[in-house]
Amino acid sequence: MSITVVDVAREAGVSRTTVSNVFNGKAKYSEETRVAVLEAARRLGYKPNLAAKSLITNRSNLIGLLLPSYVDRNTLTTSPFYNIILDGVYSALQNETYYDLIIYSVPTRARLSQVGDWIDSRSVDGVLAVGEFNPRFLQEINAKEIPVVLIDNYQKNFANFSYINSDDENGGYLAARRLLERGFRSIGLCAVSPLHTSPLMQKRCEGYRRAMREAGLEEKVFEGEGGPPFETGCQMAPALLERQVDAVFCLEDMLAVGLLNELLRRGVRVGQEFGLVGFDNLSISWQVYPELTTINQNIFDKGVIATTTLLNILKEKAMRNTRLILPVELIARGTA
Amino acid sequence: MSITVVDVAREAGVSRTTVSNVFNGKAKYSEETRVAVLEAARRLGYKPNLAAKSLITNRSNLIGLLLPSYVDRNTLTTSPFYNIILDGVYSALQNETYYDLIIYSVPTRARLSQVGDWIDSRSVDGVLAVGEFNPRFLQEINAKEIPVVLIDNYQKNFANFSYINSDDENGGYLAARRLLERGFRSIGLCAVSPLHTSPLMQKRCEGYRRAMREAGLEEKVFEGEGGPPFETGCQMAPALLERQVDAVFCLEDMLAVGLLNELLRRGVRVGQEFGLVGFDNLSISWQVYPELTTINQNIFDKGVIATTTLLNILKEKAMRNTRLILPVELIARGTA
DNA sequence: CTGAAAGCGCTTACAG
DNA sequence: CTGAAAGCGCTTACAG
Repeated sequence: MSITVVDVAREAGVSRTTVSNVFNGKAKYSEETRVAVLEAARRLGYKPNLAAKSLITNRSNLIGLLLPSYVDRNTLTTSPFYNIILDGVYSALQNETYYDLIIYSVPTRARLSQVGDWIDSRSVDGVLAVGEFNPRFLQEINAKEIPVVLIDNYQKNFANFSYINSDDENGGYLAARRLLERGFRSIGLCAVSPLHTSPLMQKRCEGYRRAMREAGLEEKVFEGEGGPPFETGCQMAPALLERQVDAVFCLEDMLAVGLLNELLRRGVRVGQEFGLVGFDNLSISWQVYPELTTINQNIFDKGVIATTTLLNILKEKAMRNTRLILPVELIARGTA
Repeated sequence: MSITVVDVAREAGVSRTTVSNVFNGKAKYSEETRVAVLEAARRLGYKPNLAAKSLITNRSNLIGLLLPSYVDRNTLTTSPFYNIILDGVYSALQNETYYDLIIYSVPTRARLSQVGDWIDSRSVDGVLAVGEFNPRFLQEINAKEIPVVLIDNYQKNFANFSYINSDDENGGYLAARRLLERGFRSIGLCAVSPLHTSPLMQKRCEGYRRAMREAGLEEKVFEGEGGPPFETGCQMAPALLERQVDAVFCLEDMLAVGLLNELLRRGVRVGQEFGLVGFDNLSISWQVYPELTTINQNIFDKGVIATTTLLNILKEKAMRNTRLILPVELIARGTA
């Protein structure tokens, strides 16, 4: 029914081996052979069957993307972060031949145990993962011997993993410095609880602490009820005002936007009498008014770099187990 | 090297046919056979090779997702809309066995011509697509004879396609009605140019027109420079104020948020002296302050419904070529 | 540079 | 309910 390598071989007057070689750029063949094969393939409308190819090569040209296991649903809706990563991933993939595609799975806790089987069943060539995961799970994935690139993961080192992070500590430092330079002295830090389970958030927190220590000022860490960051930010406003805090570094933009919303509602002149700095430079940070001062990390680039790193490892043009830390910068806007 | 159906058959003391039957719930076999096979498979750590299965069945258990061709990059970053759809798609897919996965491709104009080959090469079982596409392209996809579910597409009918839309016309009507009820009389409509190429935006526009006609008021349609909707919204503010418009229905939330930002910057008291209604009920619509009155469409549900529709067609539990129109509703908040 | 042969891991009639 | 056989479309040594 469908056109196979045999049909193309017959049409081009060569063997199927030659057709295969031409399509895979293997071995050597004359230029005329190459043209004849490609022409025959075009005439017949031949499209290589990737399942057959995969069966024999044991490679799928499929990259798996894993989003964090602590999110049970609506991963993409909750925060724009993952979407930007995803855009970066696709952007990098566009440069590849159309053979290279991505499979992407949102492993809820329940599905996490199936990821290993999924990798095996689909012969996934490599994995991209964002965030923190259960160490036992990572151990299991590492044992598959396929390359893995982890974004924003601060956990223990695994031989088959490569790591890409932002300079979160420095980001926290820059945020606090900005508030200090603007003359604020009672500077709080806002985080979504629990802070201690997120190494990434702790890094940002450490940067804040370093700046406060240098300035000889008291650290004031506020953890809001775990939940969607926007809502948490809204809820934290009263406690901050009560405690006479006059500036806040929020560990993520959505938290800052929630806080901003509630402060405005209460008539606080944010930017003048109250300083606010976020983290991430999400588009919402410059779409609200007043616009949010924040720490920029290039999320899109993170997705691009993670993907090209993985692709290069798969092509054996790069080593596994590297670590890359991307710079961050302060974006000064209206709120501080 | 890897564990195959033969190994399981040997371990369980049955034929490979039986193993295959058990794994696919085919034919009949005794309960003890079933248990023996499953036990043997578990002991050996057997995982079916999907490529081999695909080769013989000519099905991949892969669903393709197509995002609109008019976006050349950053599809997901530009608007949260697609992310929410994606979340809905995954949510629906979670209920399936782990065999069912999704491949998803962002076809830029250049890559659009390769989608057909991609479907063939990967033996994609069915396709989900969002938005408008080139008719020739749709014709080509329709010819593949695989089921396709289209979200937000108002084009010509194809036999293998099913359609899911929101009641956009009614949404436009409800938006304009709200502004009329709030006492506004000089009510404009804001769209990103070009409006005439988007049947969906035209529907929303028609609803607005109907309401204005009923009220005996003049229609004022403003098309802002094509570009990111937020920026377009910002740019449109001066022209609106100059033309004495005192209320606006924006065809999409991001456009309304941009306009809101610029109006606040200019000191306009939005919600009192100026009415504003958006469309989509994106999360940003309630995260800005004042919060945006808007038309809710259940984007998440759209993704869920599209996916279950496709899955049901694939399982032959539903017909192709149906049309579903989902209701919309007004969400009254601070801006109107 | 080319061709004949084997085999990847699975499912599907078919005969028992 | 079970087993032996054929075959899906491809790649990979191997011999020429």
